[in-house]
Amino acid sequence: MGRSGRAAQTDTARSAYFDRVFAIVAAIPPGRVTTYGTIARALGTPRSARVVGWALNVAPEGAALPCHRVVDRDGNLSGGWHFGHPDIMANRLRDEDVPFVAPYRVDLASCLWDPAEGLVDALGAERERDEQGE
DNA sequence: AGTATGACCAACG
DNA sequence: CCGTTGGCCATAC
Repeated sequence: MGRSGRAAQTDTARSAYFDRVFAIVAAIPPGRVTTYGTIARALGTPRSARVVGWALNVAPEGAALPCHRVVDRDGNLSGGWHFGHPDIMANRLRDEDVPFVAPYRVDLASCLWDPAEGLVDALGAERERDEQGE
């Protein structure tokens, strides 16, 4: 099979870290947003917020990842230009009824979604049972 | 194997 | 309040 040569390594390997980033982004519910730092924290690497942004940078166009639901710590559409124009990203979020506090800034207080919470729901109450033990 | 980068974050002035 | 600086971590060349 003619793999795409040098692209095969980066396109297929894609370090598990990036893969986990994509998994979390794909799990962001409509109408909600999360931040790069929050995703990084959910992965156990709170200092790797920049790497999370990089993951989206190399995210394949074919992947239906709602990368428009990822904003920076202040709710600003820092990656807006990646969609061609920040307005495109903003329109997508508005289409999901995401509240804005500024033309290119969402209201995190209302729509911030913590991946950890979503994962807790996915993993089941097993973790909750552990916390009850405390 | 080392250097440069980046859709970040926090600290400073 | 706003611009600037540094650190951070994983990837790309």
